[in-house]
Amino acid sequence: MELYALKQEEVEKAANMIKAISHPMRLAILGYLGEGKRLSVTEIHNLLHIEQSTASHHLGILKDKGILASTRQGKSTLYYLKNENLSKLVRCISECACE
Amino acid sequence: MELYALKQEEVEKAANMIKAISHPMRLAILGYLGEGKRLSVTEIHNLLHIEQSTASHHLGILKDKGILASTRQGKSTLYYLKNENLSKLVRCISECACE
DNA sequence: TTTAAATATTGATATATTTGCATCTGATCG
DNA sequence: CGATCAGATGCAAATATATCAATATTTAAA
Repeated sequence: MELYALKQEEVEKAANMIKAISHPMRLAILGYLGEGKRLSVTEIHNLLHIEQSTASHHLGILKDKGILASTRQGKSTLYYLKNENLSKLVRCISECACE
Repeated sequence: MELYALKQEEVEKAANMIKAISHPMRLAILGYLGEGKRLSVTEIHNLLHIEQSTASHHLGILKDKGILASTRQGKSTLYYLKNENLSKLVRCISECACE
């Protein structure tokens, strides 16, 4: 599919998705969620050394934009990649950025 | 390369690159620059119906973040994709976003 | 060298994003 | 039920981004 053939609406959806992941903290979150891993808000909050509310906020954005999904597990809410293609995308981005 | 192995600095660089392209206008610009195409500021400004200064601004961001390069051609400055990986990346994104 | 065209930059304003703190909600477990 | 734990939300301050209009800079051509 040629990108220039995308409709405006599709371009905006794509822009929204990558905007969602174009933040160091959120990209770092995705880095922890490869290969079917599932992490709670508290785990992210501890891993990244950020406030619980900040972690929740970023996870919420990622979920809202369709990047992550979540499920209840006991007292925790586990977040995970909604689409494993995203692993591919994140890998692709890191290769581009770090070559 | 596993993303979670990225250092903070690398995460930020990756985030900066995708932040640069995560804007509808800039994504649209990239849509016009596939396959070795080269366009001037004025052409972008006309294609997207935005102010010349706005076009220049967005092109500058894309260049600054390493997405585009530019070359002088007569009176014009032509912009083009710096790295063909980016075509791959953009394709990858549009696949993820539009499936 | 003067002029005009094409870009780039600056300044101002409007808008959006990020973050932490405090608080609220809701689910679980005793 | 009632206490507690995990997460979500509201708010406010700080920061960042986007946009246009005006101006400056650079290049090409006359």
